[in-house]
Amino acid sequence: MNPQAIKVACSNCNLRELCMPMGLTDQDLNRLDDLVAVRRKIKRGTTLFTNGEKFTSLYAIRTGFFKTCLATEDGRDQVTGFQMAGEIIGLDGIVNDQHSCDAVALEDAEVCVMPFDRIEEISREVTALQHHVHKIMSREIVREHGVMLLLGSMRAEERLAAFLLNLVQRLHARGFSQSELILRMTREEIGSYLGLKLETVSRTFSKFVEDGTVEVKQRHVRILDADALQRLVTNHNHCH
Amino acid sequence: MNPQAIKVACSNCNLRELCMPMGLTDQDLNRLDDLVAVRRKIKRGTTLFTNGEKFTSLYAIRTGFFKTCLATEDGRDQVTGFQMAGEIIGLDGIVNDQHSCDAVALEDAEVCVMPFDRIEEISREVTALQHHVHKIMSREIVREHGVMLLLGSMRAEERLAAFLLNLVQRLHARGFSQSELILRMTREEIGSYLGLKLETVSRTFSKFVEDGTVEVKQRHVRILDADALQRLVTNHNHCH
DNA sequence: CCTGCGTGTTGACCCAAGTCAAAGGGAATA
DNA sequence: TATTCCCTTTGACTTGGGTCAACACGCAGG
Repeated sequence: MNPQAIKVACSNCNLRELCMPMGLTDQDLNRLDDLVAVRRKIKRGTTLFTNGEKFTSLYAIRTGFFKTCLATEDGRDQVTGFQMAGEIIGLDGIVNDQHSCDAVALEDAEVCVMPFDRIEEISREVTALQHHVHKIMSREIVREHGVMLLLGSMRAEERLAAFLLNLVQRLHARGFSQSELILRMTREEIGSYLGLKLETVSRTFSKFVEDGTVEVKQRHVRILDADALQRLVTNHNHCH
Repeated sequence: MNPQAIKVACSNCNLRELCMPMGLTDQDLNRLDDLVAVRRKIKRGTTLFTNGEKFTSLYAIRTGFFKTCLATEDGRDQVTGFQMAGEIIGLDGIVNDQHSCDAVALEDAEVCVMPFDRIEEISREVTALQHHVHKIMSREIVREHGVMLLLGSMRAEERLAAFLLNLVQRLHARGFSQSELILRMTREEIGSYLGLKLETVSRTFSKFVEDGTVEVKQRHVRILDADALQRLVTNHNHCH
């Protein structure tokens, strides 16, 4: 829509260690700077790409927060993931040369546009990039395995606990607090991701507050007892 | 465990169009024959690889049927997929250099072992293979999106209908019947994949039989009204 | 300042699927 | 042929989360 012609090098990007391979020679780093064609700003509530749109590029998130979601004609709707700075989105588009889900910015965002043919081209020359791309895709597959486990076998409390721990862990890796976070998504979006209705998400938050496990004020969440959440996820204390 | 030293060429494998890129030059085809190191036979009930095992290779299924599943110490267990001839397994291992799930043969099987470093090496030279690998990984990501939709938003009947249609469609692509199939997995394994208990799977089968939608005798299933199943999946007839 | 709307919370009720239990059926083994 | 072990089916009962409805909160716009 509105690609900004800001050409900036990956080689001195502060997110490099999150979205680029490590331990490269200077020469390889220069090659990698050709990866990002442009940057693009995405306003909150608008889409980076939508289901059916032609696939051309992967996107590295520089700032902001996205959800990806699958919406079918018959009204089903599933949030398949939430993505934050340093993460790569668009992998779903490779197989059929068109995107199969929507990527919606949940806050104003900026992404690095990496044309996929250029990724493939440079991958052939820079082994580290080739392997990195494979790892990123494999990581996404493994992440989704985890979501399947969550959706297939966890109860509401366990799901929300796993969700909060995952979010806070990723935020912490980006230098934010281990215990405080601001949710960028609504209860309904959380519910869609976790296979729950928004009322259940709300009730479960309230239950955590009662138990003294978390503090919740609006979208601001403070985790008081991370161990308790972890126990919910792992202990599988199925009452018997 | 028991790698058989049978060296056979992909170039004249009858599954080539299922697991290899198409439209290659003869020269490229010869390169591809170096991909498969050996074949390996897997007895029913045994594993091709297990969680935690070092990752070395991807596997192309020549014959047989697999499930992949995630088992956590605390007793959770999730079947993440069922794989048949021509499909590739092992992608989960790339990211951390070790497998993160178990692959179990549900019937005697044979796989082509493709060392991943060799895949990466040849990918650098054969563009078609490079792109093919990317597509396979992307396809797996998209498939898992579909499973998330299923687990997150469908009711039991809808899940089982989607499952049966998916299975029969894949079998049909391999030259089998559009309407008849033999389930290689137990009701419990189906349930684990679909996020249901085995009793619910059984009851739902019985309901389909009552409705005249399918015939079920043991693990032999005949689909009498594929449209009815399709309607269940797409219509989302949420009673209101 | 009020108003309206999107978002979030809470309560009451209901139902789809889980749980527990018992019995039936096939296939492999002795 | 009998025995055993799974796997599967079915019934009776329970329950976690969905549904529907009312209300509260906070922010944006008039």
